[in-house]
Amino acid sequence: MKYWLMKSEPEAFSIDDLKRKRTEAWDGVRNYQARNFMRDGMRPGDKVFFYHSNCAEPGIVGIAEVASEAYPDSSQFDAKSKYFDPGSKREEPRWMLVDVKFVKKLKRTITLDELKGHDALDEMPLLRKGNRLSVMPVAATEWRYILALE
DNA sequence: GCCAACGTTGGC
DNA sequence: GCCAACGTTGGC
Repeated sequence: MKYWLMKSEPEAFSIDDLKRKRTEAWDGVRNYQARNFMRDGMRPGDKVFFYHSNCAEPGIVGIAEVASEAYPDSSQFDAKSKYFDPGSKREEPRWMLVDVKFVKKLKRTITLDELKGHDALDEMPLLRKGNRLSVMPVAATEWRYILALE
């Protein structure tokens, strides 16, 4: 089993939204590296840190689980969607997604600020300067380390 | 194939 | 709202 971190702006889709909906198709990823992680790396049952970005208190707020294999993101074909990609063809979809299932909320937010203070987490892409990946792998050691902070 | 312009992300 | 970082686009 692998571990991941996925970012979401809580104003757009928060951990509480996921809790309410149970499962969500993770649409709108339009970055090739992030897509490749979903398409090639993720398997059902993998665990995911749910991260709130671009908000008052950025940080890890909960745990989710990959709930499907990757499949085409239908929003890329929807001309009315903000995720519409006129360059993508149905017979050769450019953007893929996975379903993500709610597991639990953390008792507290493990903030970005707090994570930055741990040398053991230096290698996380999340903490690397200038990195804006919205889907990234988390090492098993990092996963356990962060869980122990809760 | 280079690279300037532009758009987006996301912390602050 | 600002702006640094960085990916993408498009003219040449």
